[in-house]
Amino acid sequence: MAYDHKRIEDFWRKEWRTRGTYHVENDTAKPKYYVLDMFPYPSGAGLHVGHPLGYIASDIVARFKRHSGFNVLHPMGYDSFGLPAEQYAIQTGQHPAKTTEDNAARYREQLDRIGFSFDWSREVRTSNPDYYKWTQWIFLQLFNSWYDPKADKARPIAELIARFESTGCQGQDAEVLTGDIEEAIGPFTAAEWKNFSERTQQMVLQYFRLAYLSDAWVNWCPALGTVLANDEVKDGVSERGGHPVERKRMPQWSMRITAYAQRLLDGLDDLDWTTSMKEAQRNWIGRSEGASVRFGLTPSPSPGERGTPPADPRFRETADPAIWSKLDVHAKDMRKNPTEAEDKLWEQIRGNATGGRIRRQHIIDRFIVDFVSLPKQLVIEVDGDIHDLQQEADAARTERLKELGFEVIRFRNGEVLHNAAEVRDRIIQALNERPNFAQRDELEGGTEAHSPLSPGEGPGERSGEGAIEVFTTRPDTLFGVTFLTLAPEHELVQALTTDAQRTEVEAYVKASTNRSERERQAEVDKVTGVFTGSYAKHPFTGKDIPVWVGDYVLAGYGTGAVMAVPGGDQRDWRFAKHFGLPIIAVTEGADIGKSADERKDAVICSEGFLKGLKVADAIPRAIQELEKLNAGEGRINYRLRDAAFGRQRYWGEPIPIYYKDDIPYPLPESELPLVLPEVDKFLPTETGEPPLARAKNWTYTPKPDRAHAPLSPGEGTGVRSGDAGAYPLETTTMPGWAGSSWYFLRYMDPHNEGRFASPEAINYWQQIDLYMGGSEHATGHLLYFRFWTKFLFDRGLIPFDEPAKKLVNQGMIQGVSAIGFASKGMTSSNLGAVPFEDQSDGRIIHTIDGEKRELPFSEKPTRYFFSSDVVESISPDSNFGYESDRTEVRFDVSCVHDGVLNFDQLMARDSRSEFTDGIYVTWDGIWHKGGFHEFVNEDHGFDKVDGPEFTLRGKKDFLTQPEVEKMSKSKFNVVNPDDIIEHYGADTLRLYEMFLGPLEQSKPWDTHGIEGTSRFLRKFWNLFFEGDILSVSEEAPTEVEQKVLHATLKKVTEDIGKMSFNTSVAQFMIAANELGALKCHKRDILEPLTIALAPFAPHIAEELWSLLGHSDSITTAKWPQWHARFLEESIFSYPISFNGKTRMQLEFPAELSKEEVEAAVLANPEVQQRLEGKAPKKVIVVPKRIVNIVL
RNA sequence: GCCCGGGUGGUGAAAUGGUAUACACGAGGGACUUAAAAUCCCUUGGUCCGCAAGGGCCGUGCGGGUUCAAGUCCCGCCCCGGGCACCA
Repeated sequence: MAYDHKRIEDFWRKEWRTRGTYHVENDTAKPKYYVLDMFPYPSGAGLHVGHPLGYIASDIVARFKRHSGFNVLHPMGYDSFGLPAEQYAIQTGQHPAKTTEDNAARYREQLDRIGFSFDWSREVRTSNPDYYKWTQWIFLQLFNSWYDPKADKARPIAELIARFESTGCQGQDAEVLTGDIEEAIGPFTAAEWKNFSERTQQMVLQYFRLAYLSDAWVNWCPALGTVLANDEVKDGVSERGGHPVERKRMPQWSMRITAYAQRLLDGLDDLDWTTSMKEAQRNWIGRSEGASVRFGLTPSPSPGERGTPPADPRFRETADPAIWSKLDVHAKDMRKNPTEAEDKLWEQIRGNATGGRIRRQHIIDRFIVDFVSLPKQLVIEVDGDIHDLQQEADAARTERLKELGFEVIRFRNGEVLHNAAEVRDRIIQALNERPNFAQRDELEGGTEAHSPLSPGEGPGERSGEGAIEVFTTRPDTLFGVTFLTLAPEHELVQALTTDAQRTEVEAYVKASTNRSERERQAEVDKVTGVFTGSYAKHPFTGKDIPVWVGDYVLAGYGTGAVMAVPGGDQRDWRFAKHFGLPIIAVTEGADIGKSADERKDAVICSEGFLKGLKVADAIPRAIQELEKLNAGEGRINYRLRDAAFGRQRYWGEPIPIYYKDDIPYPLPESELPLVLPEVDKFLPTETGEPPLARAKNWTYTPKPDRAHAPLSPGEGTGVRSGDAGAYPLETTTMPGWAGSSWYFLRYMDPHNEGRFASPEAINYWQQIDLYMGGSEHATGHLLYFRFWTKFLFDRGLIPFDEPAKKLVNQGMIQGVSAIGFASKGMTSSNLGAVPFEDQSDGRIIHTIDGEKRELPFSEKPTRYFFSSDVVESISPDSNFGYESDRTEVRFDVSCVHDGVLNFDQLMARDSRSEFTDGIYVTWDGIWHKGGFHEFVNEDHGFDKVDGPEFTLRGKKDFLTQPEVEKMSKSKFNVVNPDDIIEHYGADTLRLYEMFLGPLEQSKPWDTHGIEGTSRFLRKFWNLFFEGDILSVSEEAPTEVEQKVLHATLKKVTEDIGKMSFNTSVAQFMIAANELGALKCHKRDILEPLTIALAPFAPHIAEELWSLLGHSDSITTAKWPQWHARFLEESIFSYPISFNGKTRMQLEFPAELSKEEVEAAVLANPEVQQRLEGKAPKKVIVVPKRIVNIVL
């Protein structure tokens, strides 16, 4: 009987499903094994042959473990929240839930066809409310936790509050990793804590929560209308779509992953992950050891710096809480659309121009004032014409403001427009006349007024008072410091700038903040900077050190300031060289005229206590001295930043937070899941708010009577009545990585309604034993995954703090694109759109005869593929003129065979319009106008050329060039597994994907090679048949047959352990070839071999198993053991080498000793002949391996 | 620049310091067949000598080294892929 893959695979797919063959129970006496694949985002393009590679490998392991007596959890699901479905929704209006549903169904169909042993009853989808209820729940746990640095773990926020209530916060608890409580509010006693308003208390707590709201610098992507996490940005553009990204400061939900930096680093040591994976994580975390050093400030040259007695945080609560949020929307709006006069004045008084900070459109009580200095309690109003009509109202307003202690000064529109500078001076004068009502006006670092609940997290906020604090990894080079450099965003820049330097500094700061990340990166080689005019004191020498501003210093790392050691740091050296600053040698033997000496094994040559010490010894010594002087201390810095958690998008988990008086409060657990509301459009609102702001009644009304009642059916909807006590809900949603940060736990107990997973299930399944997925998740998913796991561990919710013991990254299967070339200046995307007339450089075609001919365009040709530039460079000998500027056009690879395009197939498959009408030029320089098919097809092609006559010559085939690159729909190089399965069967596909090469390696897909594995399966099948008749004999196997079997079992068993599947498949082929040659049809050989093959090719194995007379599934069969006794050789054929070069083979009994072999070899006449009578210098015999004779 | 991988036939690739190129594709030749498909068999790293049987030399990116023996270990380069990157 012929091997009929279709019949067999269809049958067993159905059979497995009806029998529930792959259903997994939680409670068994068997040992567990957890094999997990990174779940896919179900994209509209479906699977290509690259996707299943890892799934096949993990499926083999899962099946192998099952045969080996383990209870194996091998689930699959969908990471179903994400941008593409939302983008599609924006374009078409189709709800992302529908798109996701359709795509997932298609994925399921494709996955099923490949024969995976997934237990689909455990499927999870991150966009399913039953699932994201628990994502939200975990968010609430994070919100309600803080990181205790002493216990080095997360604890409930309630414990922190209790601590504040009993002992306050005197600084020792304040070692939080982002935002420094000392800076924000200073130490407070228990009594003070109790006196704080709720708002202040909540603000303080934001500094500690693991999920927190703050004003933060974010990666804002205008094209996507959302913020992105650091790992979602590559080279200054968004990883998805490649849109530009800018730095922007805005209120933002973040995850305090930095609290876990050290543990994320330490945890790597015990994991069985590849070194490159671990290194990528280590790089990302970026720990560096060094010191923080404080350079004292000489008295401030600017009126901006004042004394800093403790702040009264309540001072900032200037708005009437009841209507704050409503007013804030207006205030924001007004800030965005200022009047001309307001704008003009703002230019004059913004920043530190008046010597203190002015806020605009700030809310005081029930009013939005134009400008205000809070410390001086001075309101500045600019009256437009409209004010004339409402003087009465203004009077009342002024009255009320005066009651609150504010002075109001008014200017007329005209005054400002006419002479803004004068108005500014009058404001400065008025300010100087006012006493300082609050000494500290900075509780947040933004330049706009906003919610008082925005703890600052800006550069430099950790700087000590009256000092510039820097971080350095080389405190040993302190004596080489010749200047300090501040990032342009550093908060002290304004204060330190002297009047003489002000214009220059402000221009510089403005210019560098306006530059996008991308521009900055592009101009990395440019040295720019400006002197502030101020000096700081060197902690050791007491010398004055000039303070500069330079954008080579990053605001976000360390303190946003560096001590520049041009003798020891190349960047500082370049800066010094450029601005003519002194360069002092810090190390012996340095040639500082040419470059800085960055050697870490050098000896310090600076005069003083470090002289003569090696770098390694000088570093601790310098730190010691700094500590003595209280001018610094040892410090560890991490590159890792807190992760932006809010997304201004629709298709994500709603963040379960509501706002009362602008304070974020967690929704009670009983309100979960907070279901995504319906919206009319999936776009931001006209005022720029996220799509959820479009939802009707997106508010929450607490129901005190039912606060503790269990969730009843129908509840938990986000749509709530808009009654008076309704509070607005958070409108940003969670990022894509939220749902994928804990999904492995849900598979353990996917239908649990009362908990994310039962403790029993978690205790049984524990960690992932084998995690399979792409290496591109090294710094994103895998870091967050580990972070959440550690957090859940800290809070006692799970008994382990790493999710995956072993991680294997499958390589990428690349596509082979078929490429043709179009003219310079055109891209494949605009190719179809450019009218020919507009392409001035496309008009002339140069033929290989060297003639130039003008193309006729009486018939308005619109498109072309090969134009003058390409053709011009073609000569008969040149390789088609590759080097010229060109634009690549990719043809659907399924229409290309051996590089030759089959146009009939192309016409049938590819509807791109440029194929129907255009101008085409071949490799040989022959051009043609008309439909692509007319051109390419020999049968009715070239004859149809009209216009000036051209000689036809050379190849008539339309040749393409192959190029190996990422397999993707947009490159037209996708190979669909469905087509392969249709033709060859799923088992062949599985075997072939494994046979391609080592799992972790990237390799191009080449469908040709599949014949080999297809042939193998037919050979294997035929071992069970003689002609058309099933023929399996019960005869006892011979020694040779046993040897083939056991060698195969040994190799395959060992190779699965090593994840070396390509060599396993090769071994199966060897076995089939040898048994075929032996005409072996014996059950004792074929049955164990079938079990061994089952993980790789489950359908055919199951079929043969049933043909062998078994009624239960082969998945229940015990893995066959190999026995060494069948592999023992009685005769070993020794390779005999002379001076390491093999020259002959000699057979000896395997049990012969070293000496016996040596004697026998030397006695051999052929050997004697080679020795030519001379005695060998040395004879090395490695029993059962080799003999080497040294002459 | 720093940190990880990797470089072996025409191609995908094998090889605990021990016969380099297993297995497969492709190519060439042959058998079966009216023919085709399918199947099976042989050859297939380069080069030189030989009518042939057979034999010599060279070969795992380049140059050194360790060793009886190196694709494998060590040192120094070159190239390719990936990660990080004015991170102080």
